[in-house]
This record gives sequence, structure tokens and C-alpha cells, in this order.
Amino acid sequence: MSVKYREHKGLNLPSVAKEVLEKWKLENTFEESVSTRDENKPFVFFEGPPSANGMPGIHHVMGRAIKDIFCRYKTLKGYRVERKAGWDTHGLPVELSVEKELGITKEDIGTKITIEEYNAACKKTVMRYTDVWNKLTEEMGYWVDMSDPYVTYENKYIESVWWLLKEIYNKDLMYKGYTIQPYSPKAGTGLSSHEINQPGCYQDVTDTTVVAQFKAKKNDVLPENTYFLAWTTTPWTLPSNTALCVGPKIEYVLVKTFNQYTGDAVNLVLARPLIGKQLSGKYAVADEELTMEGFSLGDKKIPYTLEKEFIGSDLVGITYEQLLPYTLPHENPEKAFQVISGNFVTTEDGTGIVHIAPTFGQDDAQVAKDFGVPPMLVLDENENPVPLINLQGKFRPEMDEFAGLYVKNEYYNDGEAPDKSVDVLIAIKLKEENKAFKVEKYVHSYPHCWRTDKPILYYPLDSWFIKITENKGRMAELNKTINWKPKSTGEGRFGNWLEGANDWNLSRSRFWGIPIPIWRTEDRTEQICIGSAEELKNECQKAIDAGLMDENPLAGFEVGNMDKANYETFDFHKNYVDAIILVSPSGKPMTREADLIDVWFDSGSMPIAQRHYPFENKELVDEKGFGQADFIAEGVDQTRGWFYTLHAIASMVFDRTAYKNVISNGLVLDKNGVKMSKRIGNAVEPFENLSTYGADATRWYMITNAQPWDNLKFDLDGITEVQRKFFGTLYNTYGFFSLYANVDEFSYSEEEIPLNNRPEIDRWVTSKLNSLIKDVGEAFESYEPTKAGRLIQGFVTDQMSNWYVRLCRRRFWRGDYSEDKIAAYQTLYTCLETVAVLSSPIAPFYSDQLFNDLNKVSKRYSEKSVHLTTFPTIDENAIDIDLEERMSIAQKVCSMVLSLRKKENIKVRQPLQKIMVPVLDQNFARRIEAVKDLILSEVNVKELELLEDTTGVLVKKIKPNFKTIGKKYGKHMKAIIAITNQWSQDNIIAVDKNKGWTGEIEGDSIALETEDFEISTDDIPGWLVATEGNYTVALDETISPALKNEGIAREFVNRIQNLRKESGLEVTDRIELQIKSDDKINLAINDNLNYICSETLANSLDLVEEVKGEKLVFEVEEGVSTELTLSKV
RNA sequence: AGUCCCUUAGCUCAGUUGGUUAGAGCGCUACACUGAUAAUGUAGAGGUCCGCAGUUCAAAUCUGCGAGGGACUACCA
Repeated sequence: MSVKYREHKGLNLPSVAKEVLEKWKLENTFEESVSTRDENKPFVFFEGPPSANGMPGIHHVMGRAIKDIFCRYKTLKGYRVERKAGWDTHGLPVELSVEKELGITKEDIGTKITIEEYNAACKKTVMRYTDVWNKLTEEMGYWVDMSDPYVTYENKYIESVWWLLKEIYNKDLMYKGYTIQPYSPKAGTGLSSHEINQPGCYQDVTDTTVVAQFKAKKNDVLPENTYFLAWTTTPWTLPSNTALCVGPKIEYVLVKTFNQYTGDAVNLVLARPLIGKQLSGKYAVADEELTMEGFSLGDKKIPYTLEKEFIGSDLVGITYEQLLPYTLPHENPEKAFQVISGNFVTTEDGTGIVHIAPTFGQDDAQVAKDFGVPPMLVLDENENPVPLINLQGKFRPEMDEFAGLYVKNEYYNDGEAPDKSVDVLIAIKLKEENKAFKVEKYVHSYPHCWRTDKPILYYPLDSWFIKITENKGRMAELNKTINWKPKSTGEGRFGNWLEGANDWNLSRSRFWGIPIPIWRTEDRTEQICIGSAEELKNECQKAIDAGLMDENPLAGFEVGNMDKANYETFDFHKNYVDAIILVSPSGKPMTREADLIDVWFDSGSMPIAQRHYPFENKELVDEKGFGQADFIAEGVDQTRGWFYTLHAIASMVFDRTAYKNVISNGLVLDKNGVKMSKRIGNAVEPFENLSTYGADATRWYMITNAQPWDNLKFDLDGITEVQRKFFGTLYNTYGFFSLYANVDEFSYSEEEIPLNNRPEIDRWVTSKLNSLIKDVGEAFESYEPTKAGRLIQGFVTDQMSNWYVRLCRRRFWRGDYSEDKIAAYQTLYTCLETVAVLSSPIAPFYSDQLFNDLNKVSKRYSEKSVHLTTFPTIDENAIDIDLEERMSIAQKVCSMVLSLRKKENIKVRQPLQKIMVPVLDQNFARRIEAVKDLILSEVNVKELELLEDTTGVLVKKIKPNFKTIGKKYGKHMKAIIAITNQWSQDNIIAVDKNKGWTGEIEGDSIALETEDFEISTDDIPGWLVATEGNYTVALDETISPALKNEGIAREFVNRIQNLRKESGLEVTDRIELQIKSDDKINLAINDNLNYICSETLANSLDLVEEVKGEKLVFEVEEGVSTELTLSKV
């Protein structure tokens, strides 16, 4: 007894997944799928490290399915695809969750709790959900090596990160500079944007605001004695003003009037739309009564006149006198105090001219930098550039009468604040000096420190930067070599981002992360960047020799020993390295720069850090290309995250891209298109989903429903549909195959029957199959998984199941085990097997079961899993486009005939005599002749007649071919349509005969050829006709007595088959039949006796007067009933 | 505010280099078929291809300006 194909009781995808998963574990399938591939043919994949301190969501299933698909596909193509898992372990979210758990704040770190304890807590927290992640990874069928992941907090990883940073440092691409950051002088700390966005931070406050008058220096555009008006809500920043900013397209006016505080005649510049706002109250347009000449200070009304107009760009470059000249910027003072322009300027409030203090505003700093205007920085006692306000929030000594005052009264201790704030004092001074146009109180919203409840300042804080700007061009150039999916993300979003990229601020004032490995002397004249444990150990030794340290923290570390244990003898985190004091070449002590490295640098370092390069795996990275991924995939939100940092680091350090192909996938939304969130409660729980529908259906749905880069509206009904339509059909097809293959004991042991000896339909489906292999391969190659999935699905449901199997059913269960039958088995087997392999990247579980169900019997493959096989090769000879075309004609014609039957209410079971198809050309005649038998049996008609139009009975239709005519005579298109529409049958026949038409239209001579027309048959008078596109079919609906009887016989067969099934007979059981005799049916039965018997496997059929036993009574046609009974032989 | 994506039937989506009757599946209605039955066929209903303007003989498709939805980044004198 040979092995049988496994027969399943029903399709349960979750349990298939479970079973297959067990098998994979038992057989180490994943490991084998890597190890059996050629070591010299690697496909490099980088896993973006998730943060394990949060639970995974359904969108992770999406992202990981995409990664998995291409890794599996490339494995099928013979590549060795190593996939190392990784964990992102540092960063603010971890710290915040720890602070919350411990009930502490950032300030308590180092006081209430040591940094060491704090970091230990972070380390513990961060890997909290690894088990859950591992479980998801396994259940969704994502193959990635979780046994040896890279972890960003491990010393080896950090050492590689330091090495990278030092490379950048050595290329002189790092500097310490400042950015304007929210700063709380009372707390003495910078605030992250995250902290500023906490509720309650923005509070309404009343501030003294000033519209200041900046006196223009002599220029060609403006008259003398002209002032620019600029409004500020922070007068304390006015001494730090170094520029004024106008909107380049905004209209400005020159106004002649008087200052309300001094009475001086002045010319003012402001934006036209804001005249009404600024020149309000006392101000009024001058007229006959209110003259410019008659004004004196104290008058109720102040006259003004409009003198001139400009647009912003006219004003750019004009210089002005410094408003409050206490000091000058230490750098490029000659470039200060000029008008510049920026697109952020609006005319919603103020004057349309913005006061720029680059030391106290983010926009200000940026626009000033763009125009080369220096910030108001002065040199302090140590020759270091500092702003006019110190870290306590007080004015520096340069500010004369203001020196030592807090810029905001809120910073004084209770009861110590002076009556007049700095803002008020400055306002008074400006009024007296004819420099204030207007002083007002103003209520607005201003951010406050959430710890001290005092207003914050935007303040320049020192940070370490990487000079991205210097490298921008090269980064953009390299970006062009990356294959982005979709293209627009790479060219648009990413490309633009690169173009506008600023220097990368590396510094983070946190605790849990990789420390910046730079040590500096106190006077900032000497510094060192550490690039390895070895270097640090040596530097420590020097410091010990110089007497700065007592013992070497890396004493236990053995240089060159890459053992894990050796790398655990020390710790690179802040709590350890901050204690290290190094010695400078001149013998001065150097302390570590306090900040940590931005966590994005951690993950961007992973291409080499995951392999501890260059300390280990040097050959792998340098020679085998493991430092550069062939493929990565993450969410589109990583464009400026991981995608960027990978690219930046790789281009700076190695002058190459970090990845060659990248898919940025969209979001997973709920079925209404709303972002999933736990708060709204519309998040889909991934585990529940996987256990309900199975990973295969979920993955297939996600991939085929929308392109990965479009957002996915996640709808459970969609998964059900996939389950039923795709997997259900595939399962049914296998079920059909196995049922009969087991009966016939087909095990693919016969010689492969040459394609030429197989019937048309076999060659057709084989051709389709090979086209499918080709198209699916191309889709995977170009990173289009959606296309691949849809192609496979289309083949399975439309071609293989609904056409091939439907038309071939009887070949499987009728007759002997002949060559035709074997051909059918071989053909269907090959289709199923190939589909299993093609779909395995997307549906890894079911495809593996299908593959094994087939292979266990045939033993065609020695591999135990579909994932260990290779992608099918295309048999180009099997692809026959003409054949595919022929079959598509057959499908079309069948559908038309069935539609005609439907219209006339003639059952398909009732045979008809004839259909006629007009042939338009010989090619068509040949094609339809080839598929004639298929059509006839499918639509149950006896003959097909090709109708050559010799008689002229066919009514023809002519349609111009717009595509070809358009190219030649586009202009006359409308006229040509008008003419052809009017053509009679004779005209059309003439065009056909003459192979074209020539004539004159609108004065031009026109020559049209055969290809410029489509002639089709419209109607055959006197027949039942269906027309679709170019095809026309006529059906002879006459039912002769013989046909009628045959119909009745078929009716019997149908009933008997149903009865067989109901009686629980095996498909191979033989039967005996008794039918109640009736004049109306006897002839029908006797005429078709052989047919009925052979169809129903009946040994005998008796017409009897009385049917005994359990009998079926049914109506053959209206008014004619009979009884039948069947018994197993 | 900038950048990018999306908008086609009730729903989910196709729609090639512009070509004149815009398609599929699901859902709905009706009728069939069935030795694959958690299938299948046929027919019907269902469209301002988001809007406006432009280019063109011809626009769902190309260009511009808008609208709505989404994402990212940044800021407000």
C-alpha cells in the first residue's frame, strides 16, 4: 500500500500554523534555511531594533511580514540571508517609565538615587517585554535569529559606537556649539520638547511689550530720519538684537508722523496690512484740519501720511543703528544690524518686521545664520563666547545699569523683586530716547517650567554637533543610488530632508544611554575622543601615572580578548565613565563631557556595531559587504529616524550607503481609517488576531489588500475574505486532487508526459503557470509584494480552480488510469506544488503544509520544507501567449453563451445543437477552432460553426482606432468620427475590402489603413445574439426531441449522483438502478442508457413498474414525475 | 507652517506610454450550477474618477490652484 495524500477534515489555518511551527522547531528549519545556502552568496538584511519596553501591536506584524517576505524570497533564490535580531535599549521613554515606576524626577537622580541604581533599573525595565516579542515573532512566522541579538547597552556595542564617533571626530566633523533650547534658569536645566508639551506648561501671562524704533542708516531706498518698527513681547531680548527680519513678499509702507512720547517728527516703516493696528488711537490720517505742520506734543490727535511703498525684498540689506549699544558681538560685528528676510514672517500681529535676537530664539538663530548675521555673544573671563544673560537668568556686566538684574521678575525670591521689571525699565529708557513707538501690556501664552512653575527662556545651550551640512551634497548623491519603495519617499520626503538638513545635535542631558566619549580640560583648550576600550584603558593608565587617578577602572579588561566575560569586567555607562579623569598632553586633568549621545546614533550604528566591528568580524564587513544592507524595511515614520541616521553615519564614515533597497511602509489604521491607539480602544490585539485567523491569512490580507507604503485600513472582514477566497479555494483544489489521486494511487512515479502530448487545457494552464512564475519573480525582485500576492491569488482562484479544475473534473474521475488522466494529475500537481513555493514567502505556514502534503507522496524533493527549496525556474518553452489568448477567447465565448442561455431560461443541463461565431480574420478562426471542444462541453452544445461573411448577412460595426489615428491625424479626429459614424454597411465592407480608406477632410487628404479601424460584427439577423467587444456569438435555441431526451438523461444523472452522495457511497462504488417506467421518459432513458450508466457507475439500469425500497421521487420536468432507487453492488 | 502620501461603485482596491462604453472582489437582489460544497456561474442595481482651471483632436491619467484625510518635522515676534 503506497503512501496516501493527506486528507484534511477542514481548513483551520491557526492549527496549521501551530503544527508547522512545531515541525520547524523539531527540524531546525530556520537554521537550515540559512546554513544550507552558499556562504559566498549573502543577502544582507538589517533588522531595525524595536524597543522592548513596550508591547508589540498589529502594525509590527505588518512591518515584520514585509521584512520576512523578502528574506524568505531571497532564500528561495539561493541567497544566504542571515537575520540578526536586535534591541534598542536606551532613550527617554525608558527613563520616563522608570521614573514613573520609582516615583522620582530627573532631579532626584544623583541625590535620592544614585545614577548606578537608576541605570540598573533602566536596564531591567527595558527588556521587560522581550518574551512577548519573542512569542509574537514566532507565532507570526517571522524568521529572525532571536538567540543572539545585538543589544545597544552592551559594552561591545557601545565600543563600536565610540569607534564610529571617533572616526567622525577625526574627520573633523564634530564641534561643540550651541542651539537655542528651552531652559529653566531656576532649575538650571534645559528642557526637552517633550517636557514643554506637558499639559499646564503654557500659561497666560501679562507682559510689557514694546514696538521699538530702529533707526536706518543712510541708504538709497529710504529718506533720512527713518525708523523700522518691530514689536516684541520680550523687551529683555532687545539688547541682544542683531537683525530685523521682513517677509520678502510682504508690502511695506513709509509713514510720516510724530513720536507720541517725544513729539519728534519721524518716518516709519511697517507692513501695510498693519497700519490700522499700529497707527490707531491717537493717530489719524492728516487732512485739512489736522495738518502735519500744526502738530505739537500734547495734542489729542497725531497726524500721519503715507509716503512710499516697498516690498520686503527691497529693504533687505539696509543697515540700522544698534538699538541699545552696550556691546558688540565678538564675531563679525560688521555684519550685525541689517535687514534680512524670512518666510516665517506674517502680518497677523506686530508690525510685519521681526526683531531678531539669535541668542534667544530658535527661528532667530536659524535665519541669522542663513544671512551670516552674528549672534550677540561676548567673550567671558575665560574667552568663551556667552550671551548677555547668564545661566541664572541675570544680565552680564556688559549691561551697565542693568547688570546683575534678573531678566524676569519671577526669578527673584519672594519679596525681593524690584517694582519695575527689566522689561519696564527698558521700555522707559527707549521712550526717553525716541526709540519706542508704543509700549503696551499684552496677554499671551508663554511656556513655563513644569518643576519650578517659572517662565522658561529660550537660551543657547552647549551641545556637540556633527557637521551634517558639510556632507549634505554627498549624502544626497548617495541617496540617488538607493532603491526606495515607494520612490517618492526617497526623492521627496527623504531627499528634501537631506537638502534642508541641519547639523546633528548629538547631546542629550540624560543618564541612560551611551556617553559622549570626549574628555576636556576645564579651559576647553585640550580634549580627547576615545574610540575603544583599549584606548580608554591606556589613557587611564597615563592618568594614574600623572597622579590624577588611583586605580584603573579597566584593570580587569584584557585587551584583544573578545570573550563576553572579558567585556563584562567594566561598564561604559555614565555612572562609570564620569568618574574617570584623564590627563591632557600638557598634563592638565580632563573630565568627560556630561552629555549622552542621541539614541538615534545608537541605532544608526547597528550595521557595524551589531558585529562589534572593527574589533571583530573585520573581514566580514570589509570584504564581504556585511556593513551594507541589501534590504531594510521599516515604517515611514523612520524616514527622519533610522533611515536617516543609518544613511548619515554610513556616508560620513564609509562614504557609502547603508542600504541598497528600502521599503518604507505605511501605517496600520483601523477599518475607519483612524490611527489605532490604546486610548481610543480601536487597537487590534495581535495575538488574538493570530490565534483567530492564523498568521497566513493575516499576512496575506495585509500584503494583498494595499501596497505596503499606503496606509492599511485594517478590517477583520477582509481577513475572513482572504481566508475563504484564497486559502479556501487552494484548500479545496488540493482536496479535490488528493481525493482522486488517492483513488488512482497517483504518486508522480510515471515519466513526465511531454507537454506536447498533453491536451490543450493542460498546456494552457502550464503556460499560465510559467507566466505566473515569471511575473511573481519579477514582482518580488522589484520589491512589490502586493503585486506578487495578487498575481498568485488570481491564478489560484480564476485560472487553476475556476477554469482548469472545473473543465477537467471528469478527467480525474472517469475512465482508466490512462495517459490523459496521468497528464491531468501531473499538471494539477505541478500547479499546486508551484503555488506552494511561490506563496511561501507570504504565507509560510500553509504553503509548507501544502508542499509537504504533496511531497510526502511524490518525494520529488529531498527537502523537508518548502522554505528549503528553490524558487521555480521558468520553462520559457511552456509559455505560449497565443494559447493563453485562445483560452481567453474560449472563456469569453462561454460566458456569452451562458449569458444567452440565462436570458432564454434554458438550463445548461439541456443540450443545444449549435452556436455560430462570425470570424473576422483567419487568425481568429484558427484560435477558436483550437478551443472548440472546450467551449462545447462547457456550454453543453453540440457544434460550433464558424461563420465566414460571404453572404453579407452579418451586420457590421466599424470603430476608428483612436490610438493610431490620433498620432497621424489628431486634429481631424472629431471629423473622422463623424464620418465613420455615418457609414453604411456598404461603406464598411468597402473599407474592409480596400484595406483602408482615403479621402479628404477639412481640406487635408487622409489615408487610413486597416490597422486604423476595428471592424466587428454587431448582429446576425434572425438569431439569438450576444456581443461583447469584438466578439459575437449566436445560439440556436431549437430543442429537438433527441436533444430533449438527452436533457432528461442528464437530469437523471444529476439526481442519481446526488442520491449516491446522500447515501454515503464512495466515489468508486458500483451501483444498480431501478427507475419507474413512464412513457414520457422511457425513450429518453433507453436512448442514453450507456451514458447514464457510465456517468453514474451503474452496472444495470432497469425500468420497472414498481420501485421497491427507499426511493427518490422527483420531477423530471413540469408534470412528469418518476421514482428511482439505487443499490450498491 | 513646511515636506510627503492618499482621495475611482455602499466597502477594499485595479486602472499600463493620455485613446472615447472606467474594471475586479466583497456586500445587496434574482436565477442557475454542483461527484471541489465554508465553493461556483449568470444577470441586475450601484460612478460628478474629491473640486476648479489649464494643456490636448482626446484627461481618471499630464500641469496649476484648492478641499478633505493621514504621517513626519518645526515654530510663533
